[in-house]
Amino acid sequence: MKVRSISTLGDYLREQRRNAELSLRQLADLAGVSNPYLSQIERGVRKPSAEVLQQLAKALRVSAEVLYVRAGLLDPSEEEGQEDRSVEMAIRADPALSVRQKRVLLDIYSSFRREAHEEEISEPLRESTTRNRAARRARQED
Amino acid sequence: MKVRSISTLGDYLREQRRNAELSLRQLADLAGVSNPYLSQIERGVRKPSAEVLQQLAKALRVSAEVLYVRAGLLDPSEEEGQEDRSVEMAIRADPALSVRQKRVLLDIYSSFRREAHEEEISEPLRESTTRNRAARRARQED
DNA sequence: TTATTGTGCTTGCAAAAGTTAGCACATGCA
DNA sequence: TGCATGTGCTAACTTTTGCAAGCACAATAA
Repeated sequence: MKVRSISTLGDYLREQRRNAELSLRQLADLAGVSNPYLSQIERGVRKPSAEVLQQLAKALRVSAEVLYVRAGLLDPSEEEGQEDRSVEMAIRADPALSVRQKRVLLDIYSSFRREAHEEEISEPLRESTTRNRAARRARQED
Repeated sequence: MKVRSISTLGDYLREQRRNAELSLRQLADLAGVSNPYLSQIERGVRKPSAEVLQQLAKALRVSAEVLYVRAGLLDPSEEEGQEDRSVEMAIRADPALSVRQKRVLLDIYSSFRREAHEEEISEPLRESTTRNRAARRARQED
């Protein structure tokens, strides 16, 4: 199987395992694979099957897709972009929404994104203004 | 590897191959796998790796995800449901949105979905009421 | 009729995935 | 200090995937 980079999948798995504060043996047991095999995977010596990736994902409580992408089994454009632009893209792609509804939702979403960014800079006044503007626009769509 | 049903993936592959009017040898050559192995896969004797599935998907000009689902490597709800619930899920997953913002967006989205559904039944009066309610709620979040 | 080509499949084998037994080292406790 | 336990890894082995060689049968042409 094609691994994106020898170090990508294995490093990610090791990182997630450490984040979860699990030893190699503990994760292997949870995932139902042998601990030497998990060690080999983490070090890039072996390329695990998708089923093993599923088991590891479940044990680490991450999405299997994340591991598939890192293992080269799914295209990143189908997975990575989801987090950045997934709300925008999802709204645009939703067949149940009219063009108008999409525009309203996208505007509100954009305001919220801007607002969340400005909350980091701590400007509560701007926040209130932005939200009023978004709500007014929603009403004007009637 | 876990195959959803012995007959599901293999039957699907054989069906797609016949739709494409390819012999077993032709598809195997296109996909870059041996023809006996393809025969075994179609009959459910062997369970192919995800990489082989990628190759077959490309040769058959279908999405690899479709084959992954049939092979039990992806959940159908994550692939088929994507279109239905992707806006909801995307909003929930977006780290840039606060809990409150998420709730607002989800409420508006739900209203729009209901509204679009009711547009199909042709009730313009209900449409206007629903939109006003959604906008009012957006304001109340200040 | 025979010879050729096409089709799907069988069987033995090679390569890769995955496991078992055990090693070297670290840590904790009496 | 010695012993027990935990940790990650090595190497031999087992199982599974995928291939190569070839078989049986069907279709076609001379």
